[in-house]
Amino acid sequence: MPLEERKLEVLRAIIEDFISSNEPVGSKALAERHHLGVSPATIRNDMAALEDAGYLIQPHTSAGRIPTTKGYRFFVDRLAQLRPLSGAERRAIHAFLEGAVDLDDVLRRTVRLLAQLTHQVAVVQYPSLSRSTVCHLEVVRLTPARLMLVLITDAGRVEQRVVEMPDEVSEDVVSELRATLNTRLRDQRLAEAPDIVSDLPDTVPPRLRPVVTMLTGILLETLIEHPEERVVLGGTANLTRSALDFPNTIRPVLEALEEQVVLLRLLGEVHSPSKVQVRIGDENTFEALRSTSVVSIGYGSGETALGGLGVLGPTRMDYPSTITAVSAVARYVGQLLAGS
Amino acid sequence: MPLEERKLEVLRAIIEDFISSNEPVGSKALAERHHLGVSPATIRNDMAALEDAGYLIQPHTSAGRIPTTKGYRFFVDRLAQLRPLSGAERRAIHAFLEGAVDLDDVLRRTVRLLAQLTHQVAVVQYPSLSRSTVCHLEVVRLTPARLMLVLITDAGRVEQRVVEMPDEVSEDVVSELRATLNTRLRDQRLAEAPDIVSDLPDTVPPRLRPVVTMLTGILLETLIEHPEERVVLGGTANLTRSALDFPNTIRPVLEALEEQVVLLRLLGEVHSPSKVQVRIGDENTFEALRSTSVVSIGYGSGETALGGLGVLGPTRMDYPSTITAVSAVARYVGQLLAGS
DNA sequence: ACTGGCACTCACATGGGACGAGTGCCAGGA
DNA sequence: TCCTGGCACTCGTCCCATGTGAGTGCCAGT
Repeated sequence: MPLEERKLEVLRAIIEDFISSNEPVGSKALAERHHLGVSPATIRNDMAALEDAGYLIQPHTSAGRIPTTKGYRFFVDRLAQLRPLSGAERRAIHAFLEGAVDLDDVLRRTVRLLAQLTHQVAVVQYPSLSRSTVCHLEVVRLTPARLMLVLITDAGRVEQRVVEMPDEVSEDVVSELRATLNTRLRDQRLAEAPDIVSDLPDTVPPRLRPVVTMLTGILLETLIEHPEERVVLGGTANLTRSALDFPNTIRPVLEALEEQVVLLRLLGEVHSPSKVQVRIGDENTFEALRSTSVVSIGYGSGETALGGLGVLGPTRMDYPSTITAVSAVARYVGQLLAGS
Repeated sequence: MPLEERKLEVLRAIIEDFISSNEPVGSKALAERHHLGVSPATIRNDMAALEDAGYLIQPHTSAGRIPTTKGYRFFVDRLAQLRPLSGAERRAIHAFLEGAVDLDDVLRRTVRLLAQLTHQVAVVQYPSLSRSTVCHLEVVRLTPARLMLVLITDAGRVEQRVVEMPDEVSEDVVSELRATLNTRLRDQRLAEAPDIVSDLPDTVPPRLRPVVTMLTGILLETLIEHPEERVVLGGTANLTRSALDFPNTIRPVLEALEEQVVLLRLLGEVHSPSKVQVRIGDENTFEALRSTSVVSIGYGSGETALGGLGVLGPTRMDYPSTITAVSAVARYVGQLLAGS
């Protein structure tokens, strides 16, 4: 049975009220605060219908209603009207990200910004290595038998690996290595590089072969096959703001947030930079996060996302504002990284 | 008036009991759990004396006593006997730090390890730039007019800065730069480098001068005069473990912990790697941390610390174990960084 | 100097009662 | 057919009185 107009209006009103008050909302209060043009009794009937349809529940008999996951989902998908970004917010975004000096700095500022705009916990993933292209590969001779491989990607990410060599390596060899590696790998996407990299030892002069084999081994193993994905977390203090929402649940949430794996999975399924993804309450994969909602999006220029970012908060978060903020920040970060 | 032997014994017993139970301890319970050889009444007299002397307070008339800051201080300074590290802990430290691949990894593991060993919030500072020596300086030509300066320190810290040049720079110039910078700066401590660096432009061939001036400017400004100190934070979930200790106080503590500045100041006063520093309750500088204790120490090889690390927890933490764990981890990290 | 005894204090748990927000249902009216 | 006012009912929450017990301070006695 389709829900007619007014019922939807009632649902929206309930969700909005509940989000701002965090208390079960009753028919009388609803009739007073929103001019729906009908009496509380009528609203009660609608509420009963909405409850039957699974959009609302009553915590206990003599209380008002609160939205269910299904209710929030419907709200987000069909009822919520995106709130445009205020001028102040726009300015805040610019001001915050303006002065960043390097990638680390950009991401640290981003996470802070997100936390501040949304009053939630914020998560930002480093630009994924595998989806980046090689900008430069540097070979540094720390000592005669110890080389450092420095990989710089187009997104500004810098990874280094120390490689202990069995024999000493001369400075000439290092220069040659540097040249060879760069010619072959520059502008290649790392995801497509494994073939090129594993062929490398066979295509270089024999005297370079042992060294190249070592280096490509490290390259393949730690940067291509098992690239280290990283995330930045911030605004955990905001969890306590909603302490009332998950009384004894802060603990597991904080614990989950300390697990890189969890955070990565949270953002890892994000692919398109164009569409915000909202996972509400028990739609989340992780047990500990069943009492929270996650709003995430990819960032990056073009079609494929370099990484994901998002926020996590109580299911009763202000979805319209949050969605607006998250996507605005993602867009801006995308531009920033493309431009630098 | 000096406190005689038994009173001290009573104080120690009270603190130990309170630490493990988090409840005001009374004379009867104390007499039962510790075989002090005297009756509750006697203990009551001692407790009254200890209260007069400022080591204990009564939360309310009909409750037991709890230690004051002064009480904890006395306990830490005079009564606590350091608990030796258990075999399991020793193994845990080794196992945890064994597989680290780079500095980031070492520090991330360290913070996790500390949090796990002590059940507190852990903080680890990156090896201070100014106290490190230069291991290598790399100049990378990202595009003809954009160079990247990569600084590698002996502690394994790698910092990069992108420098936009007004004119194009040839690959030859870059090689020359690299050689010059390394000859002059390798094995110099950054703290002592400002003179060398600022003199550099005058000591190179004129054609290099503009480029060198740009680079040394960046070097001086962002790496020597205002080096970016960094910290890693972990185990914040442990704050909730002691939720009972600071009921409404988690919020400000979490907020304080999100401030890099606060964390740095927390560890910044640490200089010697040999001596653990304990700041109890209101001995802390920061308002928000008045309800917590901080146990910190420097790490690094030799006399001067490369950085600090420590944990933060409720004032009623288990000081002996915590102190042992913190100093053991610091020692091990120091070795690890020196050896690599 | 220590001990047992005793009166006293006071936080906290328990239970009953009043209160009120909110509901479902029903009969009457547009 | 849909909406409305009225009404009885439910049930969580607040408030208060009371009882209980842990803990204390003091004192007289050994």
